[in-house]
Amino acid sequence: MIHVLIADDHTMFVDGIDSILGGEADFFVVGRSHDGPSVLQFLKEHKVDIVLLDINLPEMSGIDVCKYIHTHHPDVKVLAISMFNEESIVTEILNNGGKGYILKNTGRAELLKAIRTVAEGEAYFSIEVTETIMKSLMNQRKSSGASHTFYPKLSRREKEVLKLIAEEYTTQEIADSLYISLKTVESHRSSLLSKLNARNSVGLVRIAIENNLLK
Amino acid sequence: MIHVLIADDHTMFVDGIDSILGGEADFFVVGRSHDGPSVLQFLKEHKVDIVLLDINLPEMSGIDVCKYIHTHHPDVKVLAISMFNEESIVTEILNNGGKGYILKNTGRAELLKAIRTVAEGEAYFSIEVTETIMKSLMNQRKSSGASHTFYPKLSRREKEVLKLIAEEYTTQEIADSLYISLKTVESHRSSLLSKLNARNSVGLVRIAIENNLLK
DNA sequence: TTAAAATTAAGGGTATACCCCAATTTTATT
DNA sequence: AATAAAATTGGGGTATACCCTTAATTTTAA
Repeated sequence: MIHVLIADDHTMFVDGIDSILGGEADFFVVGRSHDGPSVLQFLKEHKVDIVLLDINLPEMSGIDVCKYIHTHHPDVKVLAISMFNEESIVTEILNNGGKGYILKNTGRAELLKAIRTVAEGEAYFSIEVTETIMKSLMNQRKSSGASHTFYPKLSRREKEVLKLIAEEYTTQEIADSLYISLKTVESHRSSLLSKLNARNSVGLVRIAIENNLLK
Repeated sequence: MIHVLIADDHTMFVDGIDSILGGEADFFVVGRSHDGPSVLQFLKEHKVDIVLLDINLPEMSGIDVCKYIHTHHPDVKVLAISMFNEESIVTEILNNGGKGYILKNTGRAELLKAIRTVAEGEAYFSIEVTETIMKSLMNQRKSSGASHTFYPKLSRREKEVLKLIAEEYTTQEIADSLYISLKTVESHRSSLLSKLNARNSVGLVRIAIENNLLK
């Protein structure tokens, strides 16, 4: 028996979900909340397996609610429900412990599947959401990586120096921290500039970040 | 009737898929390829709806095959099959027109579902793959954005200067391109350093990239 | 084992990034 | 309209990043 809490400020929507879940033998809707604080209050007093959380709640953003649940009730799973298929929101939810994300136009069958999947501890994302995420991922790569610009391999020392440059250290500080001469560091930087085809340290770091050369 | 081409150099694996699909009424395995070039050749001569494409093909990488199919046979869907659940590979496939990505340990039921989903024109990613993608997305955000470090707003001029700094221009070049004095540019950089809490231009650009301040 | 690449470091010089300070103009707020 | 705050514009000085050259020693690969 999966204990479900529905959190949404639109009563009609809550009723809809309630009636859908009511027809299923393995679900039990233990409560309904219409704002953030009452969700937190409810969780303190009742056993809940999964929260169907609307992201656009009044009083307190769904993301904050999600964060609170994740830290104070780590066993409670959050399935986020939203009208917006936006990558930034999905990312926020994921960053704050959300286990799934579906849209409000999701049909009965998919809703049930999503809840069951998340209740079992797996992640669930509706097809539209997955596509959005994938697209944003693609664009990120396209704009940055530019489909693999190949750079000569960096040596161990060069990578070390590059990392420290990226962390805003001066040449002297890098020299001190690596126990080598200032001139040696400059020598490494010089070869980095030529290998990565950069004009200055800024370019070095930009290329390093875009091509994941750091770490 | 979905016309399927299986492309994998491991005969046992092809046989396995073949036998799974053979039991389904709506599938018809029209061909089997064991390397990249023969896939391309086959597509020229036969009608194929979906290619089950192993990423680790000999002769020609699965990614190149995928790219070729996408440009020369845009109607043919590619469902990538791989042993590796790696974000970089998934991204490559997506960037080259792949419609889905599943792992080789996928069971019969999921395989069928994946093929049917992709054949209908939708994307399909197995749960493990989806999780990998999401995790990498989360880590990207965590390492960079650090869940919203708030910086004071940058003025129009500051943004312009910041962009040009990030593009590796020298102060003099920036001054020339904005028709202002070198000293003015340095003044803007100085306020950028203080607003973004950076020690030098490298920090400026790192923060700018991580917080999407450019563009 | 021999050549190639990496690491170390020097001298000597130029360009420029960064520092502190200040005037004028624009923008926002009462 | 008045006044404060923020933005834009600069000057002078110092530190440092970057350039070119040379070269010894160590590590790595063929």
